[in-house]
Amino acid sequence: MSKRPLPAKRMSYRTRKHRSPDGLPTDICIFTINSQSRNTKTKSLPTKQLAVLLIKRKSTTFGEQWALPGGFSKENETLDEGAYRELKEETNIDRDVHIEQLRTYYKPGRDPRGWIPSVAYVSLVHEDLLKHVRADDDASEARLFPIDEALHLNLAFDHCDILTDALARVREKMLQTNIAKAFLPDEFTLSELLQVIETVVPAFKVSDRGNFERRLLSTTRRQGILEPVLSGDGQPLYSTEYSNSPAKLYRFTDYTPTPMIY
Amino acid sequence: MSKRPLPAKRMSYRTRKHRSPDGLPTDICIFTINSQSRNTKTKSLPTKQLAVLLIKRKSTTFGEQWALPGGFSKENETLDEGAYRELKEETNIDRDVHIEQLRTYYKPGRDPRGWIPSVAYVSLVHEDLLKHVRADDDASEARLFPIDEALHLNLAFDHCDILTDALARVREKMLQTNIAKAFLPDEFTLSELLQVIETVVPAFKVSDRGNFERRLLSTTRRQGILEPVLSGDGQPLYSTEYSNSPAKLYRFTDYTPTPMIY
DNA sequence: GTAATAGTGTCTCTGAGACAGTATCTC
DNA sequence: GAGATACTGTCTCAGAGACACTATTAC
Repeated sequence: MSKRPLPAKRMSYRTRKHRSPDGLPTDICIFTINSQSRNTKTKSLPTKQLAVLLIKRKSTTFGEQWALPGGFSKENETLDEGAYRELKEETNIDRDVHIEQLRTYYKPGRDPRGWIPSVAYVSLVHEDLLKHVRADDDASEARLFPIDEALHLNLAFDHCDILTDALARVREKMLQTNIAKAFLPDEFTLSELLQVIETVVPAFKVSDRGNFERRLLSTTRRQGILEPVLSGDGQPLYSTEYSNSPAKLYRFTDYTPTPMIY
Repeated sequence: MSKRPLPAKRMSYRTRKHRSPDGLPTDICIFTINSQSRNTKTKSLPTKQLAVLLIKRKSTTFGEQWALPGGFSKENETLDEGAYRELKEETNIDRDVHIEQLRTYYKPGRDPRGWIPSVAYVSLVHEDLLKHVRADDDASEARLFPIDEALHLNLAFDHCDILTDALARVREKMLQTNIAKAFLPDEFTLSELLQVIETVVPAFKVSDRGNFERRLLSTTRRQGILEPVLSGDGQPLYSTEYSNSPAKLYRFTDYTPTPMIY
């Protein structure tokens, strides 16, 4: 502990002669799932890939390196509003998407321009809303990278750390909450759901699709996470989008159990 | 979206004429568990209470109101270091305790002194390390409040929101991770563990103590969360601190399963 | 014996997972 | 019939929870 008494931490702001941060940007990890339809003889599920949106920096600092999208927050907006504004500016999305604060990053020197912490956000966006961002356009400003590729890029600032943490957060919440809905249409089949989970969390392996189904639907503990989509006369609705055999459609309810270790 | 082109968000810091934050304090929700031994005829478990440390502000802003401890972070330290420094200054604790970032709060006007976001932290501290903070000393600067009482105080700033979020975080992690260890000695009995969980999460109710025990020890899914404490010759150690009937001592291992809803 | 905690025994019903089988529909 | 997905049947063993019971030890 310091020898001299510290400048009292409850001293009024106006009398402080402290230096204060040079800005408080929000940086956003925008995740999406990229579907690629396979060329099969009959209808089939597309292959999916978890991807993240990066932009190419054009400034002198970290010029030409890829970085997370983001920008400085403003005094007259909340941090969430700032992040959402940046998300919109970067993607042109103009409706509600999943966005949550991850945490704030600062260590001395993380930004060569000065004392600039970063409030990191995580956003999950359905691929339909990012159609205009081409995954393979190398000349563009913004691009979707498969997550493994992104992690091996030499990202600007400490964005590699942020991305790593963000991915861990998404994987955790994918198994513990119903955020899978961010990557799914309102109504989906169990195979689609399973595929999304497996795409985001490769470690999640289900040996038997049928058992997954039973577990989700016939376990009292999980009762009510999903509900079948019914037509007007109470009959379940089916989809034949990805298979010739009609598959029941489900949707998420508002109910999410809290899973626990004890 | 604004009509005029925004000042390019990747414009170099030195050329920006933006206003920047007036400081970036860390505020810490320091939780502990307060034990009070009951006056019973034989040895018994103490009653426990979840409590949070608050300090009485003495500045002009929010003078005399209770608030979360905290203080301005500095340019040459990480946010975690700043929070830990404040924790130490406030409590005189000088060893590792559980501390984690919650999230950062800002909305216009949250601090009358200016543009001052707050990086909130959550810390869990064993009561033995807070012995010098008396829970019932009304004249003191710092005081422990039972959590329900604290939530009904008119706290300074948006500290009530922060505390609410912090409590939710602690409750969630209490069930999903082994943070209970922060409130327990290294070696503890199953009754102590159960009591800590029930104290932090009142909704967690176990009808039958014996079933709790079996679940924790004889379920393959939970195998390895706890391990019995063994003496030199491989015999389990027992405690008679809270009961005449010796109770087996356990400790947490490093293993924590990821609970999931699917 | 009493008080307070620590545990065991046993029973029932749910459920997880393995494996095999059938169904649907298009080409 | 091939191909891809969508289920259903059945068996086994683990496990959650209810309830009742015994054990330990200081007083």
